[in-house]
Amino acid sequence: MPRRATIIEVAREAGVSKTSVSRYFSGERDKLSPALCERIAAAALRLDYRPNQMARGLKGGRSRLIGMLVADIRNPFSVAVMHGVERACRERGLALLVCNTDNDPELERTHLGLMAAYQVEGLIINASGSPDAELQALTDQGMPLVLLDRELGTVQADLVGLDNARAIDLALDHLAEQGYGELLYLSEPPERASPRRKRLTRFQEGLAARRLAGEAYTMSGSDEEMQRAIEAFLTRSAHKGSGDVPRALLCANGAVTLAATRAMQRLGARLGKTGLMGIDELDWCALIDPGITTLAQPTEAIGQQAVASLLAKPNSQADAKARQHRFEPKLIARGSTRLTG
Amino acid sequence: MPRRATIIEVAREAGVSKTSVSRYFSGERDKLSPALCERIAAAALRLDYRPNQMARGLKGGRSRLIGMLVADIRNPFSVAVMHGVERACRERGLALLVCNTDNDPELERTHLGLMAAYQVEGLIINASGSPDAELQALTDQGMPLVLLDRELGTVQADLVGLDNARAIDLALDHLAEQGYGELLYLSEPPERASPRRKRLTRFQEGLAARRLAGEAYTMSGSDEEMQRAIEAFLTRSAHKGSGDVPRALLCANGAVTLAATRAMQRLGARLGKTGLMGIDELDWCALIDPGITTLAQPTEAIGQQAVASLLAKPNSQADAKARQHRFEPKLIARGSTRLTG
DNA sequence: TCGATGAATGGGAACGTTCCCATCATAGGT
DNA sequence: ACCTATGATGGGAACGTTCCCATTCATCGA
Repeated sequence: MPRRATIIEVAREAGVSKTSVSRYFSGERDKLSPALCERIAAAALRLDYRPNQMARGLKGGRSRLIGMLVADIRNPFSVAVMHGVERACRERGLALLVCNTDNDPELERTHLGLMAAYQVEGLIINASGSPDAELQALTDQGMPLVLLDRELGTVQADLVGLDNARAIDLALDHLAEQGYGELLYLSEPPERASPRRKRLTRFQEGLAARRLAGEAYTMSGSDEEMQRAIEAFLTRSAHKGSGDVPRALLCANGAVTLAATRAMQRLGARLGKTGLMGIDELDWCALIDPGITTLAQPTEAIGQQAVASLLAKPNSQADAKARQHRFEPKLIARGSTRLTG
Repeated sequence: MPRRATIIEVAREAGVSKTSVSRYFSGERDKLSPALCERIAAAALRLDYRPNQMARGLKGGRSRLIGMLVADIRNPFSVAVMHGVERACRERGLALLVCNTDNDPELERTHLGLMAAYQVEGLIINASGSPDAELQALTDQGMPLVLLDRELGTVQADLVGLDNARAIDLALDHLAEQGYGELLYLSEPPERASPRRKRLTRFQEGLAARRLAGEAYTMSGSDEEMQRAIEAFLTRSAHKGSGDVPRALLCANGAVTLAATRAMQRLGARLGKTGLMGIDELDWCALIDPGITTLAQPTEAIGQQAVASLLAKPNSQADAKARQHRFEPKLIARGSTRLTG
């Protein structure tokens, strides 16, 4: 079983020093004479040589590895962003080490340690818990950090994600415009994840200005529970003073949209007559009968920006302030928010 | 900015040799006296020491890294399997390096080289092209290899995936049982991916025994093209000798199911009256009106088995024959294959 | 009592790179 | 012609770990 060739063997084969070979493969070819380059290239090809990244990482700390911590890898949004991250890494010659925490803070801590052990050059984090201490320790050691989607209490790091306020505003405007007057906002428990909090409060703040009535429901438990909440919202008598105003559901993310759609079907509610709208565009939103209106996140752009932010070293210390990159959602209007009345 | 502590510093802090510290962290604690263990543990804790995986990987080749090459990371099936792989790795203290090839054979070759450069200890491959030569080179160097879902011409390696024959048989039985007599099999181009070929031929072989009429359509181009094919299938006159037999569509995988569902909606065909069934269970299959019947793959199990196979060293040379682990799909019957007529 | 056995520990070389520094031409300014 | 800058090249130490071997010391059978 042939072992992989080393830099020394290439050097011998080419009749040059290992330093020159190292230079050749570290992108310093311009420092070498064309003749040397050619001989090295030939020798490397003959021996099928590839630099050993482990050894590289050991010496200069240049592991060329980026770590990405994903809270839930089965969430299509996360995967879409990951696709962008992966692409951006590839363009820069970086490899991506992905860890999934399954929303388990304990696992998150473990994986954070793991990535550090692999000397990743940067970390993109879609947090599940609040590993503030661990992250602070890492940044203190000079590890570049970017937060994805979710902010984290005390950690001073760039953040890339959706412009949540804008998203809620767009949603409220659209729903109001379409004639819905009473809204039910559906969300997963907001305590942990900052975007959920942000969206929820913006929802509540945004009602008055648009003369909308609304309330929020946090789905803590089962689908059935949420179904009951929706039923209560839909069947109870109208708010005082208003006639029977059309009602609509606003879903905080893709998972909620899925659950809400399921509930609506079980209740036999007609989409459109009862409005339904969600943040996150999914494969099937166009397929459910009149189509479900969504706010699509520019996932690819978010992923690319995450890597860009990671690699943009702040040039001055004063410049090291945490930046935020907020992306605009795109409204995809469909039948679920059309009162065909 | 404090640098990460090294093994030498821990050794000094604990007043022992670096060898002992190394032993402590390499799971050879039983070779050390309890007193030593205790001192090392304390020192490591004080300095917040973590072994540097790069250095580890360099010395003994023990990178503790598993590489996974995914043809299309946005395919929910791939992600679900990846979830299983990731979990299995975690349980064994392995980290996972994931690369997405976006179905680009060129990129696949690049990434294969990348993973080799990181000294991964094993490779799980969901191939997009046919990197036979590269893979053969790797196996020759003793790299454990497992093929996921897709076979690869000449490469001698274990394979983990669905029992495709069984899946098609189940589908045909179900459709026949439900009263459908003429079938249209929809698939993406089969030349590249072995499961597509296998499913297609099994479909064709299986028709006669069940007295079914059937044909296959390969969607090479646009959605519209496929829509026309479906329309032609649904509207043309019945086969000679038979009356007007109920017709059904069978989709080779999740992506096809999505496209077919879209087409059916555009054609205004009622699901159930026209049968629809697909391989791969997806979030939304229960949501489309009468529900779409699917064959669910045990993705988690497949992922776990992939890692298990990878790590199971063949004990004898004769034992090194390529093994196949074929998993049973599970039928999830819904309205789309119910003739409510 | 003595060498053999074995367990606990430590010293040092290797792993494959990068990078600092030294060397050696060659050219340019005086 | 000499001294210095400049550019190409090579030698060797480091990076943090593992692993082979050596050492020490106690135990044990004869």
